[in-house]
Amino acid sequence: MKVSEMLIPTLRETPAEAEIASHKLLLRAGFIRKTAAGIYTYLPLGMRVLKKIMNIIREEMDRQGAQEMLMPIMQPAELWHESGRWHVYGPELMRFKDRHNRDFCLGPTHEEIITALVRNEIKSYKQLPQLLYHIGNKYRDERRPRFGLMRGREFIMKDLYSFDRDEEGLDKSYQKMYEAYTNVFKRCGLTFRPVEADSGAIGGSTTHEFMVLADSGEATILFCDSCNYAANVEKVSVPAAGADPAGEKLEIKEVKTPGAHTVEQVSEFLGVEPHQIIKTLIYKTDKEVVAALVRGDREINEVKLYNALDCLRLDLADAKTVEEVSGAPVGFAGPVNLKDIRIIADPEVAQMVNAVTGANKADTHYINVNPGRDFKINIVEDIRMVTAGEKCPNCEGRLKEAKGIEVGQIFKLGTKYSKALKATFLDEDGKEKPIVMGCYGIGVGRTMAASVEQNHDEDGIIWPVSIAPYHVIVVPISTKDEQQVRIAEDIYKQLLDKGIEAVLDDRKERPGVKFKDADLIGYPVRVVIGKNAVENNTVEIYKRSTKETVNVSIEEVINTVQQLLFPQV
RNA sequence: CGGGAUGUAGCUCAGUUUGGUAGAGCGUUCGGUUCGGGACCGAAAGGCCGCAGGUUCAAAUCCUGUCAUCCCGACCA
Repeated sequence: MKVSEMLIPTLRETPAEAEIASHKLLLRAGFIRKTAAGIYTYLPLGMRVLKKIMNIIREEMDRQGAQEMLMPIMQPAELWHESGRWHVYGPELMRFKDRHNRDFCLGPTHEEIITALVRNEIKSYKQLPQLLYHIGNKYRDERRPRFGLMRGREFIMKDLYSFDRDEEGLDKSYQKMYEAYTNVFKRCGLTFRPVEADSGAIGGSTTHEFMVLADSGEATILFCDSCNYAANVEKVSVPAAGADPAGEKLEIKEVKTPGAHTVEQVSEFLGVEPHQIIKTLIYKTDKEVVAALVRGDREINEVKLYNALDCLRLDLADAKTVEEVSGAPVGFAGPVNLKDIRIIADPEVAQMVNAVTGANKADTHYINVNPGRDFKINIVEDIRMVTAGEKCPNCEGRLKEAKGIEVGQIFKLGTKYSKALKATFLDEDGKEKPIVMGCYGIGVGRTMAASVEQNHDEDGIIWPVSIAPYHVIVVPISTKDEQQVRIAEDIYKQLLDKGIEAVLDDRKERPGVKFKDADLIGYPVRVVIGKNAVENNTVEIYKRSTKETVNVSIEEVINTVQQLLFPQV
């Protein structure tokens, strides 16, 4: 297509709203425009990239025997009541009513829809297994949409659901998807890493997240420097080190600590190390108020805490609640003589000797506190955040930290939804059983943004060939020079004939403008036709990723471009 | 949802402290000169100063409310 006839509204300056590279560049290069917070319109170039990513996904899903379908965005509340998630999901679920006052939601995911479908259509083990997917818009009323395409309220997602007779079948489906995902992200030219993850509110057991490594990523992953262990920090669990050989348990004593309510202040005031302090955090769940204890030098891992408490909601308690249960201002709560709430402690805390804790009294702490003797722990469970530098749970290596963008996640769901929605089948033995399910998502728009995060420089985007909106831009230097124009058009047509996706920059702009735009948009290859083409039969071929230029004769252009784009051919 | 900030031309921003009726650069249109890395000269179009109230002879500017957007945190298949 001719650039003069295309809608590619590039911007010289970065819109003030954008913060990270992908957001800035996708806006500047004319791929997306914001419609509302967290809601974007994909312009023609953006749509082309999306289609490329979606087609790669389709090919890899289909290769594993999956079948594409299309499910509704608008979903009736009754299905969500059946699964129980109408209440569980909370305000993130976009809800609305139709004219008859019936409740609906905009689907954030499609377990309910597909499980309801499958329960009606699949009756026998003979119809299993099935891999069904679709690509469509999803809605989540994020508290805080941000970073452009990274965290939107409306986003495009591929979600696939597997249906098997048993766990063994599920393992196979899961393995297929693991492979498919690896292929998808490889083909998209991304540097990524599958990591173990927490299964979160969706339920289920085994799960991996596919993380694109990028500093702007919102997720923190820990990986081992000597084995292949890698996991989301939320999931990482290392055994508590052995107890200090610390000796005798001393007598508990109350000390004044005026104004010291953070671990740092207390440790400074009393001259003790943070790891000798027990940090007491009061949490509120939908059922109860609990005290969570971790060592003073550790942070709480709320995902672990949430899982350990078996609740639907978990929030740090407000100051009022803290004062009610502890009888002291925030900062002086401690497990000793705490009002009758449950106490959950990290294993590290359980083995502490002569620790320091809040005394549930303003400006007061206890020293020489010993768990078991001075207070009772109801639950001992790993609830702390593991940090870089700690020992790998699988080997003797050390953990390192990296930031990642979660572009895909695969789950073994088991029978949670099939039981809730009564999706059963008759097995060979004549018994009715719930279908064993898995679900597998890829954020399509997020994959596009992640690619830009990983592939850009100060001049703009550097698309991998596989997902570039076009392969080549042909640029005649002077649109007044008829010979240049003729040569450019000729090369452009030849490229199209070879199946190479080319555009012709026929705009009456100065060369600098065209070059800047081409770099910004990120065409992998640029062919420049200038005086040399007319006088010496030579054109210039520029590779965006390396900024290298080669001069070749007009006859060699097509071949050279093909080699640059598809080196294996 | 807590904390912070910002809404003035298509984009980036000045003007708000000290009220006096709207500005710059870029972009757009027209004419001309240019033409290998975001040219230059000249002319022009384009704004209910987020919205609604209030104070005032007079409000982009002061006050109140409201909406939107962004950042940090919390949260998040």
